[in-house]
Amino acid sequence: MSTIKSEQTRDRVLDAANALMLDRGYHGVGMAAVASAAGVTRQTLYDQFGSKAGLLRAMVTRSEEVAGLPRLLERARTETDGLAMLRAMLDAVAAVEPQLYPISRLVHAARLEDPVAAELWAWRMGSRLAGMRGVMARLAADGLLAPGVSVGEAADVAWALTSPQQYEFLVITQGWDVQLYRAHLERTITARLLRVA
Amino acid sequence: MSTIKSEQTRDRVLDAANALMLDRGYHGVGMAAVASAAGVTRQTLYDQFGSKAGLLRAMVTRSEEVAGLPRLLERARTETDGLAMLRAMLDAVAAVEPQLYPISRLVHAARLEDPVAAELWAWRMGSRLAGMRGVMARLAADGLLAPGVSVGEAADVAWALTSPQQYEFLVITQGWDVQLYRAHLERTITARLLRVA
DNA sequence: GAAGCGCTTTACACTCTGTAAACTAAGCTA
DNA sequence: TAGCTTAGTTTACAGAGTGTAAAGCGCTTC
Repeated sequence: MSTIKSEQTRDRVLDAANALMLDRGYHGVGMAAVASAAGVTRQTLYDQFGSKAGLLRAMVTRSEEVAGLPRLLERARTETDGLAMLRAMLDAVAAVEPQLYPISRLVHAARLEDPVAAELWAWRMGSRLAGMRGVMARLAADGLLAPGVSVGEAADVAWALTSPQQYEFLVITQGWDVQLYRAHLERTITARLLRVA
Repeated sequence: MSTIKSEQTRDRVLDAANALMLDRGYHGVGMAAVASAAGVTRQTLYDQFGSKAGLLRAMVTRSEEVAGLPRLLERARTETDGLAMLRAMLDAVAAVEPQLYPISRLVHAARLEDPVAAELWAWRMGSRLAGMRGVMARLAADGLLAPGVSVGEAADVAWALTSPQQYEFLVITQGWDVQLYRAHLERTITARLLRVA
């Protein structure tokens, strides 16, 4: 039962942490810096989040809610056609990645040191893989997978292709437009995994 | 002019740091832990490497020497045929990635906090991109690029596909065999970027 | 034998995470 | 109105980590 005031504080802290860690990374920002940027004491952070890892966990869950990822994935799952499912999945990735990528990159980097980050990463990527597997199974049922390509292989390939890192390489580092990135995903998956009509 | 003894110490330190950071990541291992694992004092590390980032830089350069990456890339560059160049490049990636990946992942993670790591990462990935661009330019000259695919786009795509992260996703996380990974790279690049014969 | 080198010992300054205890101010409830 | 709970503050402490400094010790080399 959190009051209105505590939720405001929570949001201010999460915003401050997001802004600071965007520039300097997870280990590059101390709890004191976050606290002072949020206009709050360091102890308040420990009272609210328990630890720095707890703060990271709160950042992740909030960013996923804001991006609306569950809703978009649900929409993809309810498509009837395999191809439509794939396209809805790629639309979801392209729509959500710009918002999710900054924190996704934090978690990926911190996962080597922090068990909480490792767990967050494994969970997020695992559910993505499961979603992609569902799409590929449907495509296989529709007879659209290229000969010699199993559902498992197709899921692995498409999952790796739609990872935040590919987004980083093409959109962030190389400056691709998100629409071009979206088209590239469909083109690559089609050419590599699907039966040409 | 370093003596035999100092080089032995250097190697012992680098081995110890590699082993420890493989498990616990860059920020998860202190200089004291590295020193004691190498049977050496913490001060020796600062005398030899200047800082923790200096130690990381030494780890990177040694691992590249050991893997023989420059030699393999040179071999790829001296191929006459565009397709042979591409295959040599992919051979090099598949041969070298298993050794290079552990430290590559350290650098990638630490790059957000540490400017030295950021510089190492930018340099390594930049030279890979340049190499890939050379291959794609040759393929374009041979008339082998698919219609509508520019050299720049092809280089970006192939570069992102051959990144350490794709290796991590498929070989480390999903347990693919390296040979399968190698074949997947060629198949994907062929299907996505090359003109079908 | 003197100089230089590799390394050790000890010590210090600073930063960061995490814990603890006591206090204040506000709101809710009996 | 009195009392309890909640959010947040202040201050303090323990432990670990990075980086710097200075003095000393043993071995090789000229």
